[in-house]
Order: sequence, then structure tokens, then C-alpha cells
Amino acid sequence: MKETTLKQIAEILGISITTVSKALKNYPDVSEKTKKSVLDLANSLQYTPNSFAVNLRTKESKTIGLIIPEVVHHFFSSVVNGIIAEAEKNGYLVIILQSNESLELEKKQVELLLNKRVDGIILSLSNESNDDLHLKEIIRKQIPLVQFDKIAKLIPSSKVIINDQKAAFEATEHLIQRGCKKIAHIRGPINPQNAIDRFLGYKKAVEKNHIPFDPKLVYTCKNVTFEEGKEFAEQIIKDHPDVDGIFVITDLVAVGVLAYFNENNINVPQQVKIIGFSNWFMSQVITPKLSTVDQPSYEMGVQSFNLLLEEMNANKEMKSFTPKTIELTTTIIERDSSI
Amino acid sequence: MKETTLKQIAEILGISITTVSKALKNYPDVSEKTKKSVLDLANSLQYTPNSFAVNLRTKESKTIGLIIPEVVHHFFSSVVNGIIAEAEKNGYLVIILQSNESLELEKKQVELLLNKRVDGIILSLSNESNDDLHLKEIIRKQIPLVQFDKIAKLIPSSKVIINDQKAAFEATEHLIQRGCKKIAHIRGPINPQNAIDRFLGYKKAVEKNHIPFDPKLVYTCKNVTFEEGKEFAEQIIKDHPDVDGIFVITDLVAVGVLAYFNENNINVPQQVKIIGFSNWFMSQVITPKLSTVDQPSYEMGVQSFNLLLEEMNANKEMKSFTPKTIELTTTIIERDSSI
DNA sequence: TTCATTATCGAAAACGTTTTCGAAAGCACC
DNA sequence: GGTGCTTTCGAAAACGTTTTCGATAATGAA
Repeated sequence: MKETTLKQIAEILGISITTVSKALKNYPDVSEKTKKSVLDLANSLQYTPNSFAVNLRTKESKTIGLIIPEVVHHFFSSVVNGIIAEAEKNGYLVIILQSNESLELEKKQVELLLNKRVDGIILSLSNESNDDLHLKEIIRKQIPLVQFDKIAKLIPSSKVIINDQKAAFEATEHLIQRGCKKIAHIRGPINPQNAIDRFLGYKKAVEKNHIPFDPKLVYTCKNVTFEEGKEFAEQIIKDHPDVDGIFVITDLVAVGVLAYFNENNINVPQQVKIIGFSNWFMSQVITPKLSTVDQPSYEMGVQSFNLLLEEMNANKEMKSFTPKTIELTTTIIERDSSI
Repeated sequence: MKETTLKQIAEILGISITTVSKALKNYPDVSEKTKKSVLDLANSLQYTPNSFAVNLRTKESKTIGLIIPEVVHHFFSSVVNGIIAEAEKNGYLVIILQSNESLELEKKQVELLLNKRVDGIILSLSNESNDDLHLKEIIRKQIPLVQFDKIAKLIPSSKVIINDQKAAFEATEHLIQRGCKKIAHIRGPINPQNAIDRFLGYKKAVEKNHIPFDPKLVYTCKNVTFEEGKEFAEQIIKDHPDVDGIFVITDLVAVGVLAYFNENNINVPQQVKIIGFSNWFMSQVITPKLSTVDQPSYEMGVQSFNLLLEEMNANKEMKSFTPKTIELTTTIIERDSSI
């Protein structure tokens, strides 16, 4: 039950391994006749090159690594989808690892991937990540790297992001245009750049519209869950009964807010208007339908892989490569929760 | 910027490659003194074994392949989560491919993984799959294989499943116990074994309870989407205005049904009771909260990997391995949609 | 001293491929 | 018959590791 090798084909045909290899790769210095006989035999023996040997010889595995905080999350699974699809189109396979939002795990996984000698790495930082050493190690080893969504700004790698500050600004201003005067913000954890940017966008929007910024109106998620949404909703109403708008870091949490308001007969959008972020599929299914910011997640995956591919190709041709940053556009989607 | 190799360490220390290799793997025939000097130097040079060479020599890559119909799906992403976690715990990495419910793609991907010479394969069939040849090829090549959820019964591989027929029987009987007399069933596509089994469970349940089985009450999904749920809900009410219960193949579709009923003021559960399948996170978030069948998806991933690991280990020790089938238990979760 | 035993090491083969470089053979041409 | 050119092939090195098997030196026993 052994796999066929070049050696076997060569022995059967009475020619050298070299010629067999060349015939299969269509080298010009093999006669048509031998090419045909090699190809025929290889087919009938179901020859497939031993990828371990090819990897060793060519020093590439046609495999990339992907580290994300969590697969079970509509945004990330959608990015994963885009990356896998684009990778496969280009003959690459994808190894996926989950950091579970833990910096320690994330570091271990980077090491794992480096040891596996993947051809490149795509990653989105965990919420805990306030440290760069593992990313610097990737750069030092000259392994192509692309960051997306939750990035470390200072690491000189390619990046695929949205303009979180601008998107948050627009979302908040959307609430203001709908008449909100006292807007709370449920923000993401302290570390991630995009949580910071969205908060800054919110702050800018209220200030630009002559609403004094009040830090007491800002609530910080730890786990970014549905339950947290419910808890904060309760808290907000208790702390500020006159709140009339909430901008929430992400749809999942916003749905939690909606759930609490629904259960406690607080009318959305009449009493409080709500806007989320990400355009999760579910946000158009619940009542009232959730307004949100659409973020092109699949596209983010596609672009991430393509940037990585560019760098991998440049590396192969010994060309230098300057990291690029791609900024994808977001759009406000107005639904029932902010009418 | 080259990676350190055994050879380099050997040359610096003036000993042989063999001894360096043995020292690093803690062989007994290396003196403590040389072991220490090798270990120290290896550390300071940041030596990591070249996995390509190790793969070639040991004929294993410590990598497994996973083929699923779709990542962006709560059930599958949750299984993926379990598989990745368990694999990592045991020193394995996971390559993920998506068949997008296409048999053709699924076949290509099996070939891809076989060519990559992964140590084992876990897969769940696409809805299109009514053909076994690619699975037989895996068996023929003696690559360990585990099927989960959507399986080909006749392929002699390990399997991790639930008792779909029993679960569907219980779900349907739950509706009957709640007083339903005319129960419709929105079933999954024609090919997948679990869609067939759930249908059979439904049929058995009504018949056992002296309700004549009416094939006109069975609606067959093509794409298993939210939209299909809405469409079928409309269709069912038009065809059978007196329907008082619906058992739906999966929560996503059931949520579509709920959405249509909500929009058209058809009271759930008073006029129609609904039960879904899978216990999707969202089902407890919408109004009314959806009754469903809980399916331990993360656990399914864990068990799948462990079965695969057993077979991979047996193979390594040249022991024979008889495929096992693990059946996980499901539980009915009663919520507002079937009170 | 001799023999047997143990501790420590290394040469070399093997895994299967890719690629460089040179060799041989055939041919044409003068 | 010598020269140069083209066509076709293969030897051999290289990728970096693991492991077998034998060699040597050191130790102890007699």
C-alpha cells in the first residue's frame, strides 16, 4: 500500500529519476516520447508528488496560518470564509487557530505557526493583546504578515481595516439626526484599537453637535456578549432615565440591549433609539429590526489573503515589499430601532 | 537570516549531527555534559526543528484536514471550535476547507487533503452528496477518517452523530403533548441522512399518536435559509389554514417561520406551536423564544477529533482499528413557542 | 593482564523531491 | 574527419531530520 514515487516510475521505465521529474514538470529538455510514457505511467499508478519532500526541497508549504479570537462569531467566521475561498483559488490551504481572546494563547499559536513554517500569517488580535513581541518575531523572521480588524498599529505589516472612527462618528451622528439629545455608548474592551477608535468617533460626533461629552455615559464591555448588553441596558436606564439613544460596539451586544428593553416595556425607538455595528444577519430578524453599520467581512478576508499573497510572491522573487493598508468602506443601515 | 540547523550546532560544538539530534530528543546514549551544552546552544540560537524535514522523515505532519459545508453557521463553527481546541491540546493543527454544500468541491477538497498527506480527515457531507467514491478513496489509502453529523452510513469509518430519528420523534411528540392535532414538517434537503432521519422521526411520532400521516404537510428545503422559512410559513398557512404545529429541520429556518408569523399577526404559540432543531444561540433571543432540540455541537467536535486520534495512533503502532460510532444525546428545550 | 560490559559517540542511509551542470549522441557543415 | 550546434539524458548535490548499527573508549571483574 505504498505511495508511488519518482524512483519507482524511473525504474519501471528504465530511465533516471531526473528525467521522470522533468517530464512531469514539462521541462523542454525531455523528448515528447519519454514525456508521454512517463505521464501515462504516472497516471495509471496514480502518482502524486510527496508534499513533504516538495516542501523540504522548495522551502514552502503552500499553507498559511490564520489566528482569530473566535470562530463562533458571525464576523470572524465570515472573514474566515473569504480567506479560505481566496486561498484555495490560489492553491493555498489555511490552518486556523483560535486565541479565545487570550494574549498568552495568541503568542503560543504564533510560535506554533512559525515552527510549522507556514508561508504566511493572517491575524486579528485578541482583546487582551497590549503587547507586540510575538508580532515583531514574525516580522524578524521575514514571514509575510497581514493584520485585519483588530490590529497593532505600530507593527509594519499589511493591514485590512475599516475606518472605525469615521463609521462610529456616522453612526452616532445618525442618532443625533434622528433627534437624540442624550446618547450613551456601550464600548468594547480597553485594548483593541477598533474599540478605542469607535469610542473616539462617538465622542467627536457628540461634541461636534454641541452635546457635552459625558464620560458617565460610556460603558465598557469586558466580554462583549449578549448578556452584557442586557446588563448595561438595565444599568443605563437606572443611571440615566432620560437617555434617548445608544450606540453599541457590536450587534450582538445591541441585541442584548433590545432584549432587555423589550422585556421591560421600554419602547424602541420611541423612548430610546439604538444603533449597533457589524450588520450581523440576526439584526434584521429581531423586533424591532436593528439599525447598524455594515462592515464587509467576507471582502475583508479576500483582501487580507490577497495582500498576503502579494507579499509571499514578492518574497519568492527576492523583491522588497512595502506593507499596504487597505481601508474598506462601511455604510449605515437604517432600520426600525432608530426611526 | 537563515534558520539554525542541527548541522550548525554540530559544527560549533565539534560533535556529530547524530549526537545533537539525540541530545535534543533526550536519548539515553548521550552524556549529561554534551546534552547540556547542546541544549544551551540550541536555546541561544533559537533552534526549532525544520518541520518539513521532520515530516519527510517521520511521514507524518501532525496536521489533520476538516471539510465542512459552511463555516458561517452556528452549528458548524461550534463543531470547528471543538475540533481545533482538542486538536491543539494533542499537538495537531487543523486545515479547514468548505464544500459550500457542493459535491464537486467536496471531492476536490478530499483530493487536496490526500495530496497534502494530512494525518487524518474529519468531514461532514454536503447536502448534494449522494456519492461515495471520494470517501472510499480515503479508506483505500488507509487515511484515518471520521464523519460527523451528515454522514454516509455505508462507509466503514468512525462516526459521531446524534439519533436524529429519536430526537425528531421526541420533538414532534412534544408538540402533540402540547395539544397539536395537525402538525406540518419543514424538512431538510433530500440527500442528507439526518434530514431523512428527522423526517422519519416526525412520521413515526404522528402515526404512533393516531394522527394520519399526510405527505402534503411536509415541505422540503433546498437551501435551508431564513428566507425559506418565511416562504414556507406563508405556504403552509395558505395550504392548511388549520395547522396548529410545525416541526422545523433547524432553528435558522424556524426563526424565518416565526418572523413571517410575527409580521402577519399569526399568534405563536396560541394558533400555531413551533419547535426547531439545534438550539442555536439566537433562538432564545427572539420573541417568542423558540423551543428546540439541543444538539451538543462543541462536544461533537471534541469526540470527532478523539476518535480520529485513536485511529491515527492505532495506525502508527500498526494495530488494527475498528471504526466506532459515538451517539451523543439530545434534549428537548421547551420555550415560549410551544407552550 | 584479559575478557566482558557499559557508556558514549558518529558514519551513513534513508525519506522523495528539485535543479544544476555536464556528458553523450546525433546532425549538419565545411 | 574535425568543428560546432542541438537534443536528450543522468549523476549528484541539496533540503534537514531520524535512526540503525557499529566503533571506540572506559570501566570493572577475574
